[in-house]
Amino acid sequence: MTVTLKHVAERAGVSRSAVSRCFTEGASISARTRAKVERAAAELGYSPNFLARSLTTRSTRLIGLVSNNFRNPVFLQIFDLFTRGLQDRGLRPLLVNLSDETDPARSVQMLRQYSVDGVIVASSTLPSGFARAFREAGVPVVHAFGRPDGTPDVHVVGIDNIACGRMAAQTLIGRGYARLGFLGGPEAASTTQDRMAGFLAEAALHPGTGTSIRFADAYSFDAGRAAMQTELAAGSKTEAWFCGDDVLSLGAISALRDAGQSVPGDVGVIGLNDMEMAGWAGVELTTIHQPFAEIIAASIDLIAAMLDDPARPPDSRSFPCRVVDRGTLRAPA
Amino acid sequence: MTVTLKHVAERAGVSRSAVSRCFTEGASISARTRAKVERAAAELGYSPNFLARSLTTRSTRLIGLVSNNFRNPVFLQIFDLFTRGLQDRGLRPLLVNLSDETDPARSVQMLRQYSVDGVIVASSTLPSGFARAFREAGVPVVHAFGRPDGTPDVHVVGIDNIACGRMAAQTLIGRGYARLGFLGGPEAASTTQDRMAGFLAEAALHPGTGTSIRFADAYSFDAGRAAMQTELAAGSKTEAWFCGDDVLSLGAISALRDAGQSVPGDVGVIGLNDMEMAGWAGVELTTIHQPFAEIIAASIDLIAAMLDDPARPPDSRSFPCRVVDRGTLRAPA
DNA sequence: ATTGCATTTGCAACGCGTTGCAAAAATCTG
DNA sequence: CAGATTTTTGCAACGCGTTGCAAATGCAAT
Repeated sequence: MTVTLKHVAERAGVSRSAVSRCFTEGASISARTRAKVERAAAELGYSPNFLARSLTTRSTRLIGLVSNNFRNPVFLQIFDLFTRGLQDRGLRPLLVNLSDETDPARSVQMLRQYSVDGVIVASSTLPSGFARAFREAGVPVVHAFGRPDGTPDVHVVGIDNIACGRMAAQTLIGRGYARLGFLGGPEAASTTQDRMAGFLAEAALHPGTGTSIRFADAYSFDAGRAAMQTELAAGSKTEAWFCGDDVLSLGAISALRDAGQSVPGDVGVIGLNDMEMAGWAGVELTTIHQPFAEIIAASIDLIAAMLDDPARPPDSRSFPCRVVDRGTLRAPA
Repeated sequence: MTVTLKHVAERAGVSRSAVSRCFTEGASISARTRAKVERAAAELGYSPNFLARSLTTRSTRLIGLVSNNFRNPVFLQIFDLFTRGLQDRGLRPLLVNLSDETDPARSVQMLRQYSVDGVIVASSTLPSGFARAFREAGVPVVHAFGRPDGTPDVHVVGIDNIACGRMAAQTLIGRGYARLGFLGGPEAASTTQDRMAGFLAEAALHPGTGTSIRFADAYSFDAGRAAMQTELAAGSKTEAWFCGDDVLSLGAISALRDAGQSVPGDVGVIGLNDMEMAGWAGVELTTIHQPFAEIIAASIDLIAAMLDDPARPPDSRSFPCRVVDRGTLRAPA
């Protein structure tokens, strides 16, 4: 049997309100009744029902954590950071796997039924319509790993993908590579487009630099490998690749090495993300570090701020990235 | 403003009960009022509040998904399968990260406050006291990746770790290795103990077979690498290792190769789990496949069954594993 | 029409807490 | 000690749905 307020009240010989007030921050209650109540509650093993409470307080402290990326190992780090960060603030993540969902309305409905206080969309590949749909439904939302923008219609936290593209191109050119390639993730994703745009724009500033483009159809090892294999079959002349994700880089490198090319001897590769594995001995991938911890902390800060002020105008935060030099590009000239 | 039952009732010109019945499976309602209600609900964008409903139905369809393993990439696959499987049954995972929690009572309290209908503990390293604590609190629980047992006190789904240990030893001996090693995960975990016990028992049946033991302090690449490095520094003579987890295998292999040993030329390695990465080109780890999909499907089946019959006596299910031969053991003689 | 039965409907109470308000108790003034 | 304040308390209503029950309705058969 579940033990309720009423039971505690009876046992402590006080009213239900007294018990309630004992468990709500900053309510007016005398030390004596508090003691009586706490004693009775302890004896009965009572703890308040958050869901019943939420009916009147209109706050569940439930946060929808929505993602469609359950294949890329970085997302395990991401979930780790999100769950810890939310828990530290007394928030609870309700995890939603949108891997094969295409209709924003359904996820909105689903999360509204559970009265989540807010939603964090954690994905760089979900169309921005998902985050917008939550906002339109009046649910506070922040899009983590989205596309920062001067006039966002939802809170966005992420990186400047155009700048990353430029940074990658600069790095490769700085190492003396002339024929550059971009191996992007799914072509439709805005992040892919931005990275490519920055990459190409920077390359265009340097005369004598050639570029080629490939897209992988997912952020996965196999997709990266397959894309590089078709590139090689087409007689690639590219000297160094910027891959839109570390896991694509690893797939690409495996294809290159299988084809007898040495990395970085014959072909250079720079990734993006700096997933844990990129630093593993034997992997040692040169990559652009995406500051996950900061992005996630900022996302949680924002969602927490919106709990207090749901009308807060949408904000866009962008964190700087940096190159982490390991072993997949040749040394600077 | 949230739109409630009452608003729909007024708009449709019926009682609140009628609206309620319209949204509850199998309630008695005429086609005409149903139409009226559905129309009004659609116009107002109403959807029932699950949490309010749960007060009387005593069912939230919320399932606590509890784990302490957010470093090992297999767990991303595991979360993917769990979230999909639960969603397919209309259940919602409330994710709890127990990485630095040592007190079962706190997680029980936490999940009871949210009135979860059940809890899935997904971990091979959490002490069994966690799962038991839920059961004692009257919360249906299944321990996935736990230690199957003839007389379990909670539902357990997993593999026969002793049999896996034997299988590993048999495989190594079958390949002609004589000096075997076991590189386990955290020593205190029951899974580590069982794998070791099976491994040693099988080895003991084969005269002329020597064994040595090492433990890594976590299921991580670095821990596996570090353990192998100390082993090598101590002048290892072991010809083939059974590692208690693929990610340990990868760490161990990197240490071996750094030390100038070839795998499988000089030293053989067999892992356990068959994580996605084990099959990546260039990784090609020989390993014992743990049937994740089946284990997770069974765990979800069990938790779903307990929703209907919370008193269901604890059951223990064990799934068979098999060796997946890739490139880290020498060919059979 | 009347009777008899099966459906459908609304009322009212309930699930578990919270909270505005007024009464009661405790504390402070002079 | 009376009177004025402040603090604490309980009552009752509320949040959003559900459900047992009795009244109302629909329908078929007489």
